[in-house]
Amino acid sequence: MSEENLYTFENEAYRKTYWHTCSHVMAQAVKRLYPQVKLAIGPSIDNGWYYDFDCDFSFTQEHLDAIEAEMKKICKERLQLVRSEKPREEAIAYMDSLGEPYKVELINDLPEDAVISFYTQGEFTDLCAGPHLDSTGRIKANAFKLTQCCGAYWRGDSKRKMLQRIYGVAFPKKEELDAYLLQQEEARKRDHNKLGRELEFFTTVDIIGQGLPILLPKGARVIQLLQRWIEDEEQKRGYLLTKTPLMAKRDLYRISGHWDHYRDGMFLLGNRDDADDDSKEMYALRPMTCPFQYQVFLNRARSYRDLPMRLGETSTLFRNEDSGEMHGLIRVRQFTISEGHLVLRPEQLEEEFKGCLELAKYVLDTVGMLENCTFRFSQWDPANPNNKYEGTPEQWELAQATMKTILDDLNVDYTIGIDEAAFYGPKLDIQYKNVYGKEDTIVTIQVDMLLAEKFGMEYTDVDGQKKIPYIIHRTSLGCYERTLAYLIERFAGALPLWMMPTQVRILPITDRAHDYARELESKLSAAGIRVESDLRSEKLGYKIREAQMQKIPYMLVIGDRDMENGTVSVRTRGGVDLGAMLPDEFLGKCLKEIATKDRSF
RNA sequence: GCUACUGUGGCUCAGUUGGUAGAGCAGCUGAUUCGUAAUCAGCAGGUCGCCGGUUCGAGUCCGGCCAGUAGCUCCA
Repeated sequence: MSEENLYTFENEAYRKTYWHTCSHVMAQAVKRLYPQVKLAIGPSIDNGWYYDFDCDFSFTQEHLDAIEAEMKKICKERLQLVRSEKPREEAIAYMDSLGEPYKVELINDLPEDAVISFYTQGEFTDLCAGPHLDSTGRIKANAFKLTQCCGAYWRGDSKRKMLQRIYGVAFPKKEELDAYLLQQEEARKRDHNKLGRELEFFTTVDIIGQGLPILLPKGARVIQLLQRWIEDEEQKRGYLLTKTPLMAKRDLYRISGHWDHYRDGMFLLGNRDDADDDSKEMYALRPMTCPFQYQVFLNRARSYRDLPMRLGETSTLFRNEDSGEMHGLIRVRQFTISEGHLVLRPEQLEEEFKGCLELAKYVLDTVGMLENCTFRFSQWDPANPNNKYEGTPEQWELAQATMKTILDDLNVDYTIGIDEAAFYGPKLDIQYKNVYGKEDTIVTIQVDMLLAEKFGMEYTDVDGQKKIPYIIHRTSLGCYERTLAYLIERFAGALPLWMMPTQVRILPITDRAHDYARELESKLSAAGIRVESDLRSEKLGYKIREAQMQKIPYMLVIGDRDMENGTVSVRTRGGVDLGAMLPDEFLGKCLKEIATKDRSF
């Protein structure tokens, strides 16, 4: 970072400092307007800042407008920010005298040797480690905006009080703020939840229920294409396809641990009150495939010669997510994943893990999503208060150490996620961000040294000894619904040719061209192209516009001229006129593009 | 699950202080036979998310439920 860039937004530290000072200005404005409001915390975040308040009313747009106006005043007052320190007792007494119970709690929770610092600007003082800008005058008064307010739990604990959080964002120049807001607006247009419905990939209806999307013909076709491709690709890589039941008796989940660790997340079939009464039969829809697929391994005695056993399944799962969690196709209650379990000898772990990672990367790269993926090494938290994890600390240390070695050997650039592991083992999660920057897992590869033993899985090794295998749980494309959602956002609905439900639309200009259109349609269709004709008596401009809105990759315009010459006039959804081509020439171009899974659009 | 907001024909929206619904686009039927962003005319389509309450009368007020959106929490 050069000297002249130190105090610009290119410098993350400066940017965060700027936003953090904004949060103090906002808190000051709130206290001026509504003195009874209690302050919680107000950090900078990736794109702006927030501050949490405890108040007996709800913030409305009018409140936000008033707060913004007051903030502008504070900026213009050019108040100096002055740092000070106080001993613990004094600091507590001070915040107590200001009537700030949340600040008192924060101070009490600071480590014994912590320096307790405050920042004062005008009449306003806040507990804060800093750093800050030197003056509120540094904040450009017309280049910030309070973007939204919503509820947020005190200290992120759902058992504690819900406070009100106000989010804001600021830039050094008004033009930059406007550009940012415009960019957010553009992102909203790509939102799969809107675009996916407009383009008729999916819909939802009240009467079916929350988190249970209906895949319309177009969405179902895309998923079918992806699924066939994945199943074929896995077969090439030595996977054995299975098809196991969608439900099982509770006893199965007892062995796997799901009954204890995940019962609230399962749909039980039967009276929930009888869930712990073994004299009553109880089934549950499956929230995962693991124990079902293990039965394939358990079908007969196994030897080291059977390993690695790579089992794959296009598996539909049911998870009873909390009602507030559902989101379009990204968080749903029923979904289908490219599930798989690899049963291994311990010495095969690294090689097979590598194979899983290569497959996942290949698949994500092919659909055009890899460049936006990040990798997370999801580890357990020995201090998790909810007794979430199975197994001993020794087993966890071994699994995580082994996995770390593998990841480092494979040069995976990962972040560490504490308390993100599965209850039976650590994971490598491949994360993807939606248009709003919210992250979800798209692919996961998990190392499991626990469940095989629970299920009595064993193999006879070279030395004749019975041994317990390791298991890798993995997906190759993850959840098909979620992938479809991300593809819609990634390509703004204009999916690559090979996965487009309709690849070509023929647009005859006059009725005289209808026969020619039908002829072309059968020809292309016979070659495997998904083609349709628009035989309505509409103006060409209208038909083209409609096809472009539907993101149809190619439009074949045909009129008298083309019929005479035996050509088609090719247009792309991007508005490019490729001119007249012979039908075979066009077909060849299409087939080539499909074969290479060309995604240069 | 929590907080806030939202819910009128397929879509986007109107609907004054409560008096039993309107438009554009899409759709359908004709006409038009057209070369790149919207040809003309006509028709049809809604028990205003659902249930209950207040009222002589509710899309409009109140309550409950359902669904959606943002964020929080959760995501084996």
